[in-house]
Amino acid sequence: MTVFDQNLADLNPTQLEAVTLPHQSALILAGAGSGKTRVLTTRMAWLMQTGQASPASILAVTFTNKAAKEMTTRLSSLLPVNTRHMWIGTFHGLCNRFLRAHHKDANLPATFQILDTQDQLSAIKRLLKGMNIDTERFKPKEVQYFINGNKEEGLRANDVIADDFFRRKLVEIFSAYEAQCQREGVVDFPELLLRAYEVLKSNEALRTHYQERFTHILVDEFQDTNALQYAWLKLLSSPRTAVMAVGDDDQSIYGFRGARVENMRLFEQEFAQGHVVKLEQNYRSYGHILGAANALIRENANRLGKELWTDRGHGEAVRVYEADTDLSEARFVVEEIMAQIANGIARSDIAVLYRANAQSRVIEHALFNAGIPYRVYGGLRFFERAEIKHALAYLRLIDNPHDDTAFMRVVNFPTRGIGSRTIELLQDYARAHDCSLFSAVVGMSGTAGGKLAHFTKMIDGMRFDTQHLPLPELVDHINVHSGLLAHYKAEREGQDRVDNLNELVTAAAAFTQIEGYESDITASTSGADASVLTPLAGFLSHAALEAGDNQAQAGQDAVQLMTVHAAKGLEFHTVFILGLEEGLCPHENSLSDEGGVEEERRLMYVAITRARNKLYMTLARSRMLHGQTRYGVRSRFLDELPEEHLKWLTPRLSNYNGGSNGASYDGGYTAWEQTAMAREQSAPSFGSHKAKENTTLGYRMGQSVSHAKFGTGVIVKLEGSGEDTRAYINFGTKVGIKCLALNIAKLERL
DNA sequence: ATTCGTTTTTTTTTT
DNA sequence: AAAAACGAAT
Repeated sequence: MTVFDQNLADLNPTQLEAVTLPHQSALILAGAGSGKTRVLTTRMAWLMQTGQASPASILAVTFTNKAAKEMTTRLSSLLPVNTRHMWIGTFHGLCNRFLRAHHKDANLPATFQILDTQDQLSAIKRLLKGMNIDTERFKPKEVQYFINGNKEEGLRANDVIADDFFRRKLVEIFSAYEAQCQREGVVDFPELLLRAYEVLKSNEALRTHYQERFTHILVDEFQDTNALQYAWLKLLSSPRTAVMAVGDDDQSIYGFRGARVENMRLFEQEFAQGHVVKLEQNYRSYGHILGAANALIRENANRLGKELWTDRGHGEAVRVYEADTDLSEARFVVEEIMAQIANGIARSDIAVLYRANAQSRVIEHALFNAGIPYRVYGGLRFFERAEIKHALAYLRLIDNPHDDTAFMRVVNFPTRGIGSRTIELLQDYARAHDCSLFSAVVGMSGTAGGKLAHFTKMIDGMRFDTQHLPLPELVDHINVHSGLLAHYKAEREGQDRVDNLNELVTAAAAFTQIEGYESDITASTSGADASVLTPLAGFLSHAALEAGDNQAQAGQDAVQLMTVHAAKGLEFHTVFILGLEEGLCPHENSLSDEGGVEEERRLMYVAITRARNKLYMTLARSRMLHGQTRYGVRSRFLDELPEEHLKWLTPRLSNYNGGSNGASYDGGYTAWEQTAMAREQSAPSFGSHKAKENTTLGYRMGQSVSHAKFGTGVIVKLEGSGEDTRAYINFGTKVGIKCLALNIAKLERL
């Protein structure tokens, strides 16, 4: 019996049904932990094993590089197939591949560069300056949001309806931005998809070629697709294509970047036509964990309907811990982690999850002091570091001198006497002649012109000197000859940056090893203009699209720290979810979005369902946030979890809605838990204080106040006394009730 | 032109 | 708290 046969035999009946569906489109509603990836990979293996499909006729698309890698690995473990020639990747990665192969049809230079979010923002800032636009009225971030939002709906500037002055101006900026990108030969993230979509739409020969080639399309995490991705899939499939979409509406957490859960219903009608398979058996979590997750997600309206079950037994109740401060929250987590490690749980099987990247600092500090190895995902990633972006900018200029974003980044870094006035003149000349900054240099005179010419000569010289060098040596050459290495070596705190620059050479070498799809582009697209992608161009798009897992030492057994978003698709023996406070979870910025709270609830659902055996949820009554102490109220999501699944390690204090305050002690605490509880209880807990009259800094119940950010509200409850007085203030339906420290919060009495 | 010090703003999540 | 933007001095 082969590995594949064994795998097939181990599937449950519903999974088997999904894997062996006949040649038709279908929607697989796959709950958390129901074996979604397994179904997907086994389906691909099954198609090939039974001769229904060849590796080249399968297109498998995911959202994250991690998921794509996972799929590839698992597929190769099932079947001896060369996955390098298969189209498995992210939407962005595959579109990049497509555009590289058909850059002429897409009206792009062979060496087009990809702008990441940062690059795009600086390109927009530059554009707004050039157009003399008031960046107070048109904030670069908002312009970026506008442009990307429209592109994700498949709209170009002239497709957008503008009925007032403000929107007309935005459209005008959008249009100028498109022209700028085109002139510079750069594309942003949504552009990759939109451009690929447009090429397929307008070029019938190409469309037919791919429609006939891909007889099977498989889409992972379908609930995260946006309108453009949906349209792209529709274009790529003919009536004879079998499209299998796997998704879970309850795990849709990317609404902020245009994801549309409705696509699932739409897909069911337009593609699947009723062929729906529901995977509802959860193989991951114990009953209490799953029970909590199910109860929470039931609070959401508008679900496709699905209830997970497990036969793994109840397991342990979810532990809830309310700490005094974020520091004591971190201390508790670290102590429990130490206990878990002592119990023989692998460090890499323990995860600490939080809502925002900024929350990682405190916990990192505590882990570091305890000497526990950890690994942080997200945050500032390798390819996003300033020194790396500088080096990449030089590389980009070598590949494409007309990339103005790259030009601006390094024309005066390290400093070479080219200041803002010189740049301004250069930009004026470039605009007047409708050319790139690089080309505009010839039009500059005087000393400034000489300095600029020196810079462009240096770039040209580097290109000439490196034309026959292998990629890693090329990178090293640039590090040296750009002056970057020397610059950082001279800096007192520059050693880390020097190390990173050298690390970039290593990354280039590693990339050279794994890279190897160019040959496939050439082979797969007969008739099309198959250009040879240079290793450098390949490396640069790799840098933009993958941004690199920020820490290289992946091999070490370390505790995993990440945001809930980053944790999707992963599972761990033990999971800690931090910061269960209103304002953080749900995040205060989400409250004003339509459906924002429901998305936050799904986020919490994703977090809970990451845990296999043990789950902790913690909150801190006070927390350093944005440089000041903020007092939080227990998250509504905690109150939505049934008591039967929870075990409170600290007394459950009453909250503003007067919810149940009965602490549930069911005995059987571990020694760790007992010391932790004793510590929390010995600390003065403000819930036990009685507010004394006249010592509340002059505030009283029912008083109306105004806050710079939250607007006007009314005090509904006062706690503590003197300098420590805190007030619960109702700021209305949009903001809700906030707990603020009266000596810190800048309130105005009304 | 560059550097240094001060002020202001910003902080959700990601390809 | 940290980064970015701004402004004054060199």
